[in-house]
Amino acid sequence: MPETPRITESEWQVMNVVWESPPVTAQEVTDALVGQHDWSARTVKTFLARLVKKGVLEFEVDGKRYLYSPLVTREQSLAVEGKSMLGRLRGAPVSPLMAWFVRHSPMDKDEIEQLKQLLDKKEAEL
Amino acid sequence: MPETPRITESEWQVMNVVWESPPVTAQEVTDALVGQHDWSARTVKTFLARLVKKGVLEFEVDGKRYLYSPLVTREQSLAVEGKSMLGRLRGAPVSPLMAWFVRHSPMDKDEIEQLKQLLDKKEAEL
DNA sequence: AGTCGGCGACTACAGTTGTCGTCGTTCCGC
DNA sequence: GCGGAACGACGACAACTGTAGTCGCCGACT
Repeated sequence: MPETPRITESEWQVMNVVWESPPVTAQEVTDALVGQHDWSARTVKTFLARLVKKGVLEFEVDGKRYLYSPLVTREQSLAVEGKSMLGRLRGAPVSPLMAWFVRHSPMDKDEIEQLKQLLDKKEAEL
Repeated sequence: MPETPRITESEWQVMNVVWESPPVTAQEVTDALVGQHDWSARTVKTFLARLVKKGVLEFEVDGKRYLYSPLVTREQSLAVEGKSMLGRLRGAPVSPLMAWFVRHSPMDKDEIEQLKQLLDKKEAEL
């Protein structure tokens, strides 16, 4: 089980773009992010390089540019964040956090239904 | 809205102890944590000092010792973490993360029921 | 009264993160 | 073939984190 590396908040921004439509060039990532964040193109490059070093991105050479692709899925990275959360809570109940999410993040009907089903299933297993 | 400071994973461990039964002495925190984590007592002291500096802990002097109390609630800190998560996801759906929590963290019947109710309420608001 | 054990203050130091700048190279257009 | 624009490599640097050592002080024990 190769442990998936931790990625930082800024790095997530980059990964989000890559996950959306791999493979992508640095240019595309930069275009997508500069504007939302107040970053220079250099900053984005740095993140890309770090992500490659961390082993969550790979690239293939295309002429003078690189085409970046993810080596981990968003789900894997989500799981890493989830574990980190559980580590913080250290046994305290997770439900207050989930309640916060329910209240503060947008969800559509399908998502809600699926979560309810999952909860039902978990309840049944108790 | 005084912004609640960000606290790190290690600092959470300390805060967990403080939240549990304030006010606490450094000694108590240390006793609770050394053993779980492979930390020296000095390390715990450092975290306590940093948390005071960050403004999430305060202390009153009791003889030669300090009695530490929280200045922010666990809920406030949870909200900070929640926001950070939403920042990472940048618009992507939160439900996969919540699904991960449902699957990987222990919850009792009451928690499950409450979450389902919250979800119902949210669904009704759509 | 002298000492010692514990306490907080201060210091340290390497690794990570956020944010870029510079440099040499390389492809594209002329 | 040549000049310039664009690209990645490498370097930089301050702030934050993880992890801990040392110092001076003060109260308890002898």
